[in-house]
Parts: sequence; C-alpha cells; structure tokens
Amino acid sequence: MCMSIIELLQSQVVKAVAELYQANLDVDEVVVNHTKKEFEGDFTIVTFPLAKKIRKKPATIAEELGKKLVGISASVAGYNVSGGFLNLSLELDFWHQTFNELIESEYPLPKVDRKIMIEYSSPNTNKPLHLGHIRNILLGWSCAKMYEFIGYDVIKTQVVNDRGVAICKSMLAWQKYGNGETPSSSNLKGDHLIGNYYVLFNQKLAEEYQLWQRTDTAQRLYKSNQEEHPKESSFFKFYANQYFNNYSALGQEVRNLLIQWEKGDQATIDLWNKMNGWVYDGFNQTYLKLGVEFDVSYYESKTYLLGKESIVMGLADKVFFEKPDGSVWVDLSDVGMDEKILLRSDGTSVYMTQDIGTAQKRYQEFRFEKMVYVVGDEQNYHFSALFEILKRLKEPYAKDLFHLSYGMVDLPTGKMKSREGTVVDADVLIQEILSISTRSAAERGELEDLTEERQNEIIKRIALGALKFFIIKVNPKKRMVFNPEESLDMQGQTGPYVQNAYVRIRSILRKTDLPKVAFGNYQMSLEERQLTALLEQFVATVEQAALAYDPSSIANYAYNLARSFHRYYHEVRILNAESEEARDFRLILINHIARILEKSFYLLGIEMPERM
RNA sequence: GGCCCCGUAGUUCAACGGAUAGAAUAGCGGUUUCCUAAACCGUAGAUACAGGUUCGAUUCCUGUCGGGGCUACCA
Repeated sequence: MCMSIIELLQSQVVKAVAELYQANLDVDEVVVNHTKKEFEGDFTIVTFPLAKKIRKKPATIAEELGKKLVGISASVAGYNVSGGFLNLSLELDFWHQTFNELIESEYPLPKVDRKIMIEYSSPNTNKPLHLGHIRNILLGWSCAKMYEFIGYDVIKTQVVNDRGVAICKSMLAWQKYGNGETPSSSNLKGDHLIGNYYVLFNQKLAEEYQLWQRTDTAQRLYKSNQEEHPKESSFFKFYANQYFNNYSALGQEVRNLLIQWEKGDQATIDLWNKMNGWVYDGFNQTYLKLGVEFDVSYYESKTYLLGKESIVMGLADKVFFEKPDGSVWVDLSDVGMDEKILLRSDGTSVYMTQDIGTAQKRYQEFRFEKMVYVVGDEQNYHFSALFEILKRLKEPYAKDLFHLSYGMVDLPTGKMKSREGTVVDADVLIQEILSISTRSAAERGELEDLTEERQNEIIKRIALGALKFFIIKVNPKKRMVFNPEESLDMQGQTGPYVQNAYVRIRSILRKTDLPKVAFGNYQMSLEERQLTALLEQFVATVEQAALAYDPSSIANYAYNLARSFHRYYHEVRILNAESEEARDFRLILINHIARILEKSFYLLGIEMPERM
C-alpha cells in the first residue's frame, strides 16, 4: 500500500517549504487535518507551528504555501486561506485514483514476521465469569485481531488460577454440604455450581465468625485494640483475615485441604480435578458464546512452582536480598515503589514469583517480540513491579512486556461487589440481551421468511453486536459505567446501528450484479469524496489502534462510517440512480463500505448479519 | 500517610496542543406511494474550580475540591 493522503500532503508541504523558504521540516511537524465542514476544501494545513521557523505571519505562509502547492503538486487543485489555516482542495482525478486503489487493496496486510503473545483472560476457578471479565476478553480478542491484521503472528493465551485457598473453599463446601450435587443433577453450568459453593462457604464462615465474636477470646482481642478500632463492627471487619488464619475451624479445614493438595493426596486431587473440570466446561461455554478462543492455556497448578530458581540466582547477584527470617525481597524504592516479597520465610512462592517464572516459560516457548497482559488497572502496581524485576534480572524480553491496563466496569448504582451480590454475571447478561434481541426481531418481522436456525443466528449476531460494541467503544484506559438497560439499546451509537448500515448495503447488492468498472465519465460528488476519504483512513486507523492497543478507535471509526453511509443512503438513489455511471459507481462504493464495516467489526470480534 | 488514575450536555461516550468542543441517548418538532424507519432531518443543552505555559489549552504544569485504585509472608 502506498502512502496515505495525509502522508502525501505532509511530504509535499515539506518539499514546498524547502523550496520556498530554504527551511528543513520534518514530516511530523506538518499538521494536516480534515477540513471542517464549515470551510471549503478537503484537507487543512495548520501553519501556526511553521511561523517561528519561517519568521512570517501564519496567514502569509498559508497563502504562499497554497500557491506553491498548486504549482508543484499534481493532486492539489486549489486552496483558500482562513487565518493560519490553509484549506486545500484536491483534484477530482486524484480522488478517482485513490478510490480505485482502495477497492483493489487487500486485507489483512502482508505478514511482517513478528510474534506477539496476548494474555487476555485469567479466571479463577471458584466462580463464573462476570462483566469485568467480558471487557477484559473483548479487549484482548480485539487486540489479537488487530495485530493479525497488521501482519503479526499472534499467540492468544489465558492463565487459569486453578489452585489455592479459593478453590479449596469451594471444594470444602461441596464436600460438607453438597450431597454429591453435579452439574447434570442440578442442571447448572459447572462454573455456576462451583460459584454457589464458594458463596455458601463464605456464608458458613460468616456465621461461624459471628458466633466466635461473642467468645471471651474475641472480646479480649477487641478490647485490646479498642484505641484503633473504637467500633466493635469495624474491628471485626478488620480482623476477619486473622480470624480465618488463626481461629476458624473452617479455615483450618481449608488449609488442611490445601496441604493435602500440595502433597498430591489422591482423593483431594481427584476431587479437585472433578470440580475444575466442571468449571472448565462452564467457561468454555461462555467463551464459545462470546466467540473467543485461546491458542495455549497456562494453569497455575502447573506454574506455581516456577520462578524460584530465578529468585535464588537473583539473590546471588544481589538483585534481591534476604531478611533475617529467611524471606526474600526486592527493594524497588529507588524507582518509587516499595519492597516486594518474592519468597516467604518458609520458602514458598507468591504471585509475583509465579509471574516471573511464567514469563520466562512463555519466552522460552514462543520467543515473542511482544507480550501483552490484558489485566485491570487495579493491578498497575503489580505489573510495574513485575516488569522492573524482570529488567533487573536482565531478561532479554523485559522491555517488550506491556500491561494493557483497562478501567473497571461500574454499574449505575456504583461498584460491582461480589460480597453484595451486585456482580453482573456474564451468562445471565448474554441471555438477557438474547431475549431482548429476539423480542425486537419478532416485532419488526423482517426475518419471518427465514428458517428458525437462520433467524437465531442473526438474532445472536445482533444481540452480541450490541453488547460488545457498547463495551468496546469506550477507551480501554477509562473506567466505564455499564447500564444494563442502555447496553441493550439498538438505536443510535450502537452495534446494531452499524450492522444496519451493512444490512442495507447487502440488501441492495442482492438485487443486482456488481459492475466491473467504477468510473465512466462519472464525477464524484462532495459527499462521495468524503466517504472515500473516510474509507482511505481505515488502514491508518487500524495501525494506530493496534499500536495503542485501543480497539475503541476502530469502534468509533466504524460508527462514523456507518453514519456517513446512512446519510448518503437517504440523499441519493443507488439502484435507480440518475445515470448508469452513477449507479455503477455507487454500487462499487457501497460494496466497499460494506467490506470495511465488516472488516472493522471483525477486528472488534463482532459478526455482521446479512439481514435484520 | 505515601504513590497512581479520573472529573466534558440530565445521562453514556468522542476530540495527534489547532478553527465555532463532536456524537448518542433522554426532551421537543418533523420525514415512509422511493434500494430495510434498528434510519434520516431540525431544535435545545457541557470542558469541576483558580492560576500558569503557549499565537492557540478539554489536552501540558501548579494548587483546590470531588471520585476511584494500589500500598499483605492474598491472588
């Protein structure tokens, strides 16, 4: 693909400035915008930044530059000046040529022989996926698609937190209170079943804690801490973890189970395997509904011992230090962080240790050039520390790690809190939007002549299109509010709006054959030039979005393109155009619009329906 | 306490330091003998506050106020 229009103009301005003023300019110094609709022209050069270098008034520069560009550039037809803004109009031939190149372009872009690994899911096996996971998954999936588009080899991965205290809690609760319940006996998805036992465990623990709080031991503890925690309730809230570790009978049982697991006790391992198997069945169903998959999965149960050798080596190299009790730490205070623990005094590893080991394992296995962790911004500090530690260990890939940190998803009522039961479950949410989509499809009645199977496929695409677009249109870095009702909207700035533009085009194209040639003597209108300019931006938009790990810009691009199309569609007739040439051109134009809309949505993980 | 992030129409989101801050939704008013009205057109409405840097600030800097996160021998 040759250079974009903006790049072309930038280079021409550089040339013109060199000839006019003998001044050297970098292409990046040339600001080129699309001309605002209030002004005449296609593109606008901002001349304020040039004023200092050239030592003339911006308006004068604009005037002289405009004249020069018309002279030296075959693509610039005319110009006008408004203050420091030079508005350029491009030759019609140039537009026609651009258009012809566009419709022949091929996507994805050629392979570049670079490898990127993207971790975009890291579920715990003690509860089902929720709305936060959905944002995580959609972001990561879209990044994978964007990088494939720009020619990378992409390895999609997840890390499953399948061991530890949390899963033992579910196991224990199931053992004690489950009566052998299974997904099939209860007709529950496995992840939901396990989630129920996790909740049940916490209920039982809370009851146990309540009773204990009335004992003499508890009251003594409270009294001796009364200065810091004057209120009894706040003291016991503060003390919950210590209670679990030091007094709770249930806590003791959980720890015993964990020890059995670590010893490899067969009965415990069997139970663990059985329950995790149920959870994976559940997760896989949810992943399937969301249309995502992984090339490789890592399991904490297999990686939790990794990383220890590195700690020992780092200790020898004085990257880390040992405290008198035998625990190993790294001091990151010179880069504005704290001391972080890497090995407990009993020699066992922590989360950070595993992450070090897992990074090494992945690099050995895949030799990636980039590794992206899609993880919520609550873990910013953890990843800063992890990357810094790997740098100090002189890992060759340390500089190629990136934490795609996304903002939490809030509800209109505030934060999602599992303790308060305000978490939006992924499966429930998908089910809800499917029923809304089904209902509105029935009301509209457009699909009645299709088989039920095809209807359901279309309904699914619309429903998931609405949900996914709603989430992915927001800049990943920003915290977002998820209003369940609005997310199911299908009008305005939504997935179905964009899908509708595609469907309208497909409907027209079904009625006729695509012409072979775009232009006879046809001359593009202003609106058609603007659509062409928008289409021309597609590749640059995707490239920028990929480099910035920001799918939301593609969502906004697709929406803008759809909006321009909808307006165009109302203004011109296509099948009954005023001339054969207009008809041919427009058919090819809208065909390309449909193609780009479809591509854009593919990059967002959203499928297009043929009808709706 | 320390460190980090965020404050844009009633609401949800946009805006490489560039022209009169864009959309959507909710409100009000229109458009269908015409290719899918999940559409289109019109109307009204916002940069938390105070300074600073700049030809130019929603964007960069400082302070104030407000919201959030992190700061475990948890993951």
